[in-house]
Amino acid sequence: MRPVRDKPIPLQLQSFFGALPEELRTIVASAGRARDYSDGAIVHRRGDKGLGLSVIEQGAVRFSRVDQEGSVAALTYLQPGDAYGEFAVFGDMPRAYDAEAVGPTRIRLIPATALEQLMDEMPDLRRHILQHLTRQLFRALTLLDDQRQLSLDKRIAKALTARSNADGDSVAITQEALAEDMAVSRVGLGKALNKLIEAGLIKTGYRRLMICDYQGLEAYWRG
Amino acid sequence: MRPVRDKPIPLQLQSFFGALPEELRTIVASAGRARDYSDGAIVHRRGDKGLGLSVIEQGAVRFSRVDQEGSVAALTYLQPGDAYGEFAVFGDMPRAYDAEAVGPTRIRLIPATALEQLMDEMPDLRRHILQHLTRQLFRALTLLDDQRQLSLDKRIAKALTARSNADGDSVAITQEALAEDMAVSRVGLGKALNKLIEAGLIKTGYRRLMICDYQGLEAYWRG
DNA sequence: ACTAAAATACCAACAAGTTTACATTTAAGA
DNA sequence: TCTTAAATGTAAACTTGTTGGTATTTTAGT
Repeated sequence: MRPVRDKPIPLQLQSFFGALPEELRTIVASAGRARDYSDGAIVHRRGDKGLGLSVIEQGAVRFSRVDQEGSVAALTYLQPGDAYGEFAVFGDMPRAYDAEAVGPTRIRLIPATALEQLMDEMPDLRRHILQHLTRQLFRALTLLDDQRQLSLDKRIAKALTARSNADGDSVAITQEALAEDMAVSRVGLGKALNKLIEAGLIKTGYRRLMICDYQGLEAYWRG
Repeated sequence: MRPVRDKPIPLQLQSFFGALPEELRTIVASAGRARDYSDGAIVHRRGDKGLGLSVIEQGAVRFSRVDQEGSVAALTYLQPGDAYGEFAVFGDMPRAYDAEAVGPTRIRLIPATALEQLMDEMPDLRRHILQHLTRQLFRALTLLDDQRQLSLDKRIAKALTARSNADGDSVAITQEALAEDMAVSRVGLGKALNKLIEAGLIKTGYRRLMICDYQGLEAYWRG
């Protein structure tokens, strides 16, 4: 049941839950209670008060929002292992999207109060969460700044350095997917890639991009 | 000593410290120790390990970064009451900018360990910090998404609704400052403002923008 | 080896913002 | 009231990225 990603939902972030070390994750999960939803059941609606952190154990959850005209504006799917609800739990904010079960779905809900208590008892958990949130914030602010200051070709150079390592010489991704990730058109991406090719920094392949000069790529977007 | 803002530093954020309720702020501050710097003294350098949260009590601190060619790339000033260093403390990240004292300056440093301990003892403090970070993250992600999806005139409409309230009918800001805030050119801002004017939503004045139709403005960027 | 679907390449017309440049308006202060 | 610096308005040329369309390449599956 791989998600048909009609249109990416904004506000993508890596869940702190997934970033927890194994043992902490188990402890946190065991503080919650699982609940089953049948196919198409409403998990929550936009505007609902968030009750806790939700971890998907089986099935999938479809997130969406409806715009003025009544059509679905944005959606994404989350799958087993994914978690959501950090804004609701830590920020005390209402749900930002409608959520609906896709297929028979089991979701474990860790109530905000239970999470609070765990954090009282486990300084390590607190540290992890705080560190993760902070780094996400840093990342988001950096992305925002790049979006404002850097031309597309530089942003792509940066994204490519982030997706590869100094010796790993190729990134396995389609141009289509990369373009969507960076919220630009495929054509625009192509043009930018050409600049990088002309500069001798990369080469394009089928479903992959070869990095010829990692150092050069880094220098390219810094310059 | 009002800052000469040569060029805004990226990564602007509201400090969680300033957002704390008065009594918590006093407690946190008293956990630190003040240190004086003479004019021009180096407070820290980019790459240094962050030691804690810094609160400026007197004077000012100039933040900057040096680019390849050796010229100063970006800078901003922080003043008494401002605090910085949350990324260093919570994210365990190195300093991102060079910092230099401007005039005789007193900075109170709350060590990371002391902050940790306070958070152990005061659930309220923890909650505040967590909530603030989470909301900043939400805000940053929203801004990023807007930057990617919304045209300039819509972003401006949104910014104006954020800067005014439903009845408050005017925003006191120069177009120059607003343009810098939104990282666009003044000309570009002017064009976008004209669209809003033609739509009958706002009017321009000297050093201010008059909101004629708050609801309409909101509908404008949502549509 | 052949075919079809997926992915890539490329072109032209267009839209959105930037830069540079200059004219005009506004308000603060002598 | 007059002067002047700051702020605003606007125009033309340019850059960057988008949209829509078409052609070519690549690979998986028969």
